[in-house]
Amino acid sequence: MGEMAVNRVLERLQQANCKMTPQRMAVLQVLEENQGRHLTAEQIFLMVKHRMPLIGMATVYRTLELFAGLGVLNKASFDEARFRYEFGEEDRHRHHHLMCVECGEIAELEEDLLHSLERQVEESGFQVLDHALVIYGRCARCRGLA
Amino acid sequence: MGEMAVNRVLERLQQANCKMTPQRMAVLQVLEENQGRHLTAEQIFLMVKHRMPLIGMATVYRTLELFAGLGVLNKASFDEARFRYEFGEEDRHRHHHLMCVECGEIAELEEDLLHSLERQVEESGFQVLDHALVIYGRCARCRGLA
DNA sequence: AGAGATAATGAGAATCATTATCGCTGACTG
DNA sequence: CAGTCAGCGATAATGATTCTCATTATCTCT
Ligand SMILES: [Mn+2]
Ligand SMILES: [Mn+2]
Ligand SMILES: [Zn+2]
Ligand SMILES: [Zn+2]
Repeated sequence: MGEMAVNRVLERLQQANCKMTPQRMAVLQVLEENQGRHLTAEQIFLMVKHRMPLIGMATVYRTLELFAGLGVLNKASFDEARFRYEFGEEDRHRHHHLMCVECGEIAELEEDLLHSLERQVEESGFQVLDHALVIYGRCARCRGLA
Repeated sequence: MGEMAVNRVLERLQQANCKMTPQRMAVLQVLEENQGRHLTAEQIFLMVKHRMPLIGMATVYRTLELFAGLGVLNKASFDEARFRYEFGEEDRHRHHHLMCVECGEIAELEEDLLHSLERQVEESGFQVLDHALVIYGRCARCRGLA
């Protein structure tokens, strides 16, 4: 379970001439056990700290930066004053998010529905590399719809 | 020129039981003279400071927060560590942005091409209130295309 | 005009997230 | 067994934003 995720990270670390360390492994495990969530650095730090009490915040930030650079972690902004991180497959940066303005919950929209839009944009001479779409609103639960 | 923008702000200020002050007017003028741009608080502060040297940063932040609350100023995040502000018509929150990762320039996409996407989302029970779409890439100029 | 009530301001401190610095340790190299 | 050096933790520093508080401007009612 999670083998492949860990292996992918190990592979990328080697390619980048970086080592796997106990700290990095602890962060990796937390990320992997929380796939699908969109965590803040602080949330990640607290979870890692739980299993490795001596780890420092700076190491967590460094590791997040490293993993993001390796392309296995997505660092994203949701119009808050801080970043959130989501672990996952390489190509997951092309999905969208629904954020509930009431409870803060972030859900995902699996399909990438922007292909035609991006094609239009490229016709104007702008080379599209990535995109970020967040839809704000109220989730079904907060609306009392079941 | 810019009459209507100023008038709209005056109107909203009254509705909210707030006064127009020289400081707020200075910020407003700077915003209005820079319509179409996506400025940081610091950029705005420097421009305002130029015409009102005694103004403080805190007042600028307070005013930006106030204007955003009045719905005449859009406070947006572009995956940087700070916010940018754009002044404009009330409904301009439904447009999209193209950000060049090389020069940082932000261009706009006038059409809102997300209606069908949002309709789909609403079918899932999520009530859409707003959205933010930023497309990252390289602008024509940075690509050397004329 | 004067007095009091209240809103707004400017300076600077405080806060929050993030990044840089630095001395140390521990794993590999030769 | 040194020697090197990436990675570490503690802590200081930074940058953006917000808060606090004493002072000032504005408004209202005499
Ligand atoms: Mn996601
Ligand atoms: Mn815009
Ligand atoms: Zn909700
Ligand atoms: Zn460019």
